[in-house]
Amino acid sequence: MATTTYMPTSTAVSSELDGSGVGVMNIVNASIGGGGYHTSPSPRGSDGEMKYMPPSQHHHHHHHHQMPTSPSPNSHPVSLSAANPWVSLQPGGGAPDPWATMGIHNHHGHHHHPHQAPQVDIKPHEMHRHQQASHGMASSWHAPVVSSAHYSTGPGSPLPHHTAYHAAMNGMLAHHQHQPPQLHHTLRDMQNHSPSYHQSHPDQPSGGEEDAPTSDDLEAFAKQFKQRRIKLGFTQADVGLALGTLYGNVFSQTTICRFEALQLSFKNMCKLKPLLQKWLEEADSTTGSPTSIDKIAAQGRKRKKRTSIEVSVKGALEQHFHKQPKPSAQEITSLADTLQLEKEVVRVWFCNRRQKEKRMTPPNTMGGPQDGMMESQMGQTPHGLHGYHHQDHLHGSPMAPHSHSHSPPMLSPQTMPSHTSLTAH
DNA sequence: ATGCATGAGTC
DNA sequence: ACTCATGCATA
Repeated sequence: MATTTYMPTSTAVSSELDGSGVGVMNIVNASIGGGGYHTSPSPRGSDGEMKYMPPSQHHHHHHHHQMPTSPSPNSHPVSLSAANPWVSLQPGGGAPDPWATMGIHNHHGHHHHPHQAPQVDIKPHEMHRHQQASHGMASSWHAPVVSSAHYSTGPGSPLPHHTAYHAAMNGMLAHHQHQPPQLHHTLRDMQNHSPSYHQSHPDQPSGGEEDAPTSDDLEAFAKQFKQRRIKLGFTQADVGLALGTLYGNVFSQTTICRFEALQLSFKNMCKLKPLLQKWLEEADSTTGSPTSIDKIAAQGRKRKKRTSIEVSVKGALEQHFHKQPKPSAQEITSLADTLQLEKEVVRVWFCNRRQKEKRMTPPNTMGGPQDGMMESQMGQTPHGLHGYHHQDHLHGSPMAPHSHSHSPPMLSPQTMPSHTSLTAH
């Protein structure tokens, strides 16, 4: 059964800084919150009603010091405490939860603690056009909260001692982050449209290919990165935090993990590579220093709890996916009904499934467990990469531009024009 | 390491 | 409503 619950998470927040020693300025630069990035509040706010009240405010806590100076490999118990305030706030009182009201509920008790990382993100272009389609769907939980959390850089800078300072200073705290040369504004373009981002210059800067890495480059880098990271005694989470201190962009363990495993889109890999590369340089140049970790927790917003879909159901979804990767709203509805899942859950499942197909290391499209469908079409190398390099279609493949060794072209399952289908809206 | 989820930006 | 980047919560 699917289990659904919510959890509040907060977006707004107070990011308390450390102040510990370093007078780190906020890295959160202007591009985001610093300046004034305020997104228009509520898209559909015309109704003029608040969706929910933020229960919690901010507490600040300050923290830490840095860890003792000893590089302890793999030691950062940064874990969090376990208390989950959210789960308990169930409706019943008056909050109509679409989710809670479902017949299915969560069966397990869990306790985690919430802390939500500020999602700060680098935005290359400052276009602020927000036109968010107002889909007044079941989004009661996402309240119209503006997420402009600043996160404070960890005081206990990952780079111990003063290294952090200068690193930060020189690096970029001074102003907001810089982006790698080529991957500027056109990040998106390259993936979706013309692959014209090949390197146009005959001569590449010696040293590092920061412009147009090939999938092979990325693969090699990812591998090397992981190896060195481990040698140095850092965890994926450490790296994510360190990036925040260095560049102002914090990343989660998840992202670092996916980078190493090449489970991101080609474009995304390109974007992250320079950052990780820089961190790597910093890290190993820095003689022995453990990173201290600290996290800032934000609280407040509510987040729907992860719905677990039964394996048999997943199998069914997979089958449908093969038939139709982009089901119409109607199909989603009936499918949801059949599988006894919420429509939203099904919709999201398809979105996520499509994303998977686009990763550098695509999933092995498997047939459903229950159905014996065999598709022996994918001639893909198990390890992923090198499976499909070029596919210069209109949009679509995230894969690498060109790499020396080409492998058999493979067809991407979903190369259909945006929406030719009958999306009944 | 991954599954499900959120949100900004687009179409 | 979709795509993409990203992450909390989990297994």
